[in-house]
Amino acid sequence: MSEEQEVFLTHIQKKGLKRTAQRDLILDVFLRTEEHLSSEDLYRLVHKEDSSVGQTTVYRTLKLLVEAGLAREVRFGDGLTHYEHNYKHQHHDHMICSNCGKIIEFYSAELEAIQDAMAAKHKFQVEQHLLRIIGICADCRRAKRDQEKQRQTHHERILSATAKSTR
Amino acid sequence: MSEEQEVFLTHIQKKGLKRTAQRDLILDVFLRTEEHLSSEDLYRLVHKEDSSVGQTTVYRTLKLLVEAGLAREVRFGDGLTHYEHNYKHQHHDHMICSNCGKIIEFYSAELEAIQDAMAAKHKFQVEQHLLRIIGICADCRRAKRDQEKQRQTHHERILSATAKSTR
DNA sequence: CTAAATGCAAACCATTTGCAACGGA
DNA sequence: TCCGTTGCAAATGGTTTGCATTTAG
Repeated sequence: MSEEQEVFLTHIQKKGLKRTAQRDLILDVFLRTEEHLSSEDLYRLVHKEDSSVGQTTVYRTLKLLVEAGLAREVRFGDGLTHYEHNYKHQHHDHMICSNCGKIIEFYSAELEAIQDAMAAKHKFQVEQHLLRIIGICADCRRAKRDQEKQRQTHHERILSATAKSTR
Repeated sequence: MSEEQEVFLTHIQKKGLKRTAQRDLILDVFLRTEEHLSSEDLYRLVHKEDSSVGQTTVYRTLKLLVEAGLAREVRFGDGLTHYEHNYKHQHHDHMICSNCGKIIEFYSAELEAIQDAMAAKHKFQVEQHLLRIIGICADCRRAKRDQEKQRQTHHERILSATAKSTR
């Protein structure tokens, strides 16, 4: 049994809940992906392996995973809630390409330090922070430079990028 | 006419749209508040002054204000979209108190510089960025500390009373 | 006169909830 | 057995859309 599975089991027992085949499967599929999946993404993957599992159970289990510290909610502003691994994973931030939807993870100790300093200045006790940089990734910039074609509006770009990445 | 109203009018004319009493009123009410209002908040305020204005128009007008560069969308993770002034307002970030909901705006040039440096490192062209720090504000921390202190002195009193009586 | 704007109601869509059947401990 | 769990359908709640009517230019 993996460390994560043990963490989950411990959490479940501590809360007086029950271990079920569905929860095991959902955790298993979640652990096998390294993406920022939405509940729907995960549901589709799980459903492929066991078509009897319902969406509701995926929603409910994701909440449990967050509680257990195994998953972290991330919102990219596309209206969906995404989840990423959170167990023994260092905190990191995201750059999101508004053209292709690609997500780049990055970490900067300086950035963290300054955030903490700003918080301290306001006597604010940090629980969590979220930094999201939206723009155009290197690939899309190159592509654009290559063919300066008819351009969509900013809004349409975000919409189509979102549709591509999450649908 | 305020600068903002001129910006709005110019934007509207550039897009071949029409100036209406509703749009004027919505912009006016928006400019008179300094909060991070949700569409619903703004709707209620507008509705108070002219009950014939519908929610839909507020939603649609807020989008126009964003397009015109007068407003900026901010999502705090409560499921609502909030809007803040964006015209000649310096970019800033937010600390959100998870206890009382208070929002503290702050700005750090260093923070901006490091973000830009991180983006450059990934050859990422920044369009916008969003930083949200969630935690407990100074007031709520003090309130909690006071409570704690009271509980402690209460505890001490019991201890000393017990000590006396058992000596 | 004509295209845009409005307000209402209905539609959307991700997420949540009520509930009867099911299943771990 | 006793509760927690599940999946379905229905509800929710913020936001969007269809449409008939009104209105700015």
